[in-house]
Amino acid sequence: MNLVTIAQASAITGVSAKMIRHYESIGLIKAPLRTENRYRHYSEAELHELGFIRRSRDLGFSFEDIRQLLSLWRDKARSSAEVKAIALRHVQELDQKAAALEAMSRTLKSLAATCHGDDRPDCPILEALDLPDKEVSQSDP
Amino acid sequence: MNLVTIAQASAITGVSAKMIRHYESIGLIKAPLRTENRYRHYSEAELHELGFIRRSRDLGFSFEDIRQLLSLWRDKARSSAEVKAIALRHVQELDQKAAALEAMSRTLKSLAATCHGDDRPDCPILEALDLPDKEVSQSDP
DNA sequence: CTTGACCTTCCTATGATGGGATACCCATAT
DNA sequence: ATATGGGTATCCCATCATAGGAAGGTCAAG
Repeated sequence: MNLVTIAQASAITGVSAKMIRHYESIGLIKAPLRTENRYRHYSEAELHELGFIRRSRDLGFSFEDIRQLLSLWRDKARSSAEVKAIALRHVQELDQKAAALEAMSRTLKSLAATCHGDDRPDCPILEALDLPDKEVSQSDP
Repeated sequence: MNLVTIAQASAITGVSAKMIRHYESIGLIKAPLRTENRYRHYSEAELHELGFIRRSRDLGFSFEDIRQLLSLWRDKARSSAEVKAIALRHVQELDQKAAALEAMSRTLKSLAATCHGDDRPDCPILEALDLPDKEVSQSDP
């Protein structure tokens, strides 16, 4: 049983020590054993769990999602349908957010395209922000 | 000179009263005149400014960006190049964020595609979160 | 005169993360 | 023995944009 300190756990899993303590405080992981100094130390299984969390975060899952994924992960008898449902719902959210950002980007790009970008003051970008009525075209090229 | 209350200003500009007060507190807009009751009241020009801010926020600009845009907007002698630079930097940020979300979405979609999604427990999604080595494919279709 | 609908200020929360202060524990170098 | 330096503990505060609520003042209509 390899026991490691929080700094080592951080280096191994890529989760900052700050965040490891935070996960514990919000009950995402359970409190690890302590040495006599009250220093936290982590077992292989706990490191594995932290890695799972980091990879979930890398995929943009929220803590609430991760809480559910972790419980499904621990449950050997889970149905893959439950996991897939969480993943697909998240995919939908990701796609929506990406689409929203792209719409903003497209609008700004088309405004910037008609802006001289020189010393003269006239600027379609400011005009679009100025005038409510002159609806910003969502440019469908 | 039409003077309106904060609730009317909110209805007209689409900025919540909460946020209007907040913009004032962080110095994004200057403090409006008050009636004898200490009620804020807004002029046409101030409503216009609030509308400008809302449209900027709709395009995803941060308060810091908006602060700069507002000052350029007020400055009749600004160069359009300055405005364009802010807009294009923002476009770059938007595109980066969108790309990151799309990468997550693509990964999850490809994992979900190979997940049965039935009563059986085996699930490639959980396996990918489980295994650090089995690098999650970024699927280049 | 009360009711209800405004307005005011101040405090708190969100979600995920970072930063810092203060104090304790421990090993190594002097 | 002790000073130095580095890891750890807890606690508080900050971010960004927004929302909720409490507690109290103001006003018009019933």
